[in-house]
Amino acid sequence: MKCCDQGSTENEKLIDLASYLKVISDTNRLRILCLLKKQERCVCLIQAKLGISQNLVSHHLKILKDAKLVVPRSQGKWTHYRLNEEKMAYYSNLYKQIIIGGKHAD
Amino acid sequence: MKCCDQGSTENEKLIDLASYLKVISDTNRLRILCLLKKQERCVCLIQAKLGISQNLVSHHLKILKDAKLVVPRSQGKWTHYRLNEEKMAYYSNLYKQIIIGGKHAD
DNA sequence: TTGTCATATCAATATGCATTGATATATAAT
DNA sequence: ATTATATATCAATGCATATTGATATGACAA
Repeated sequence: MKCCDQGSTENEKLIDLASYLKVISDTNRLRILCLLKKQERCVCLIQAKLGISQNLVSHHLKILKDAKLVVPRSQGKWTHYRLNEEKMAYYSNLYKQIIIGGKHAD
Repeated sequence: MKCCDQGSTENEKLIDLASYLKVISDTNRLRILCLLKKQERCVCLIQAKLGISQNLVSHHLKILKDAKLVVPRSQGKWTHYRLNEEKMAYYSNLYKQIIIGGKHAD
């Protein structure tokens, strides 16, 4: 059961990791995650910090939300986003497992 | 100097991290890195393990090589690739810095 | 030197995705 | 009710890139 064997559990982990990495491999999305590290933020704050258009912020937030890396909270007109710290921790562990640790023969 | 500020050193790190993540966010390339973790491998072994076409392996190896994540060594007809462990460690640290640690205000 | 094997490169295609502009929805304020 | 504000969605565009097929290069073998 190695990550390079198709169909194995390890392989599913690798596919899972790859899609996570694809989600966070965009500078705008990395900046958003960075902004949310300390605390929940409303969309308008994120937009102001990133200096990009409103719909583009919305687009990237949707991708992060669909990947369950961030969680929205509606409050009146505003929507606040926070990190899903558990998911982030899960993927960071997966990264460690597959990229760093667990050297195996093939 | 925060990673979300354009033009800062932190921002350059973030851009650097994003391009690394883009390189490794492909399942074939992740499998290659996984295969090279334990030891140097020749292209034909990688091709056999991944079960994809020869030119496609070559394509992905070129991307990994251009990103300096792997290093080729020619030996007669064969080319062996090994991990560039220093680069990998550098990027894993960058990942840790930006994704996990260093919570800041904005 | 002719052929075979390992690897790289080139051209073409097709799909994905970031970005933009326009519009919709929903809430709050007047 | 009307207007303004915050956010989301939709359609279009253009660019990046994974994949495939064909060809080139370069080393070894016969």
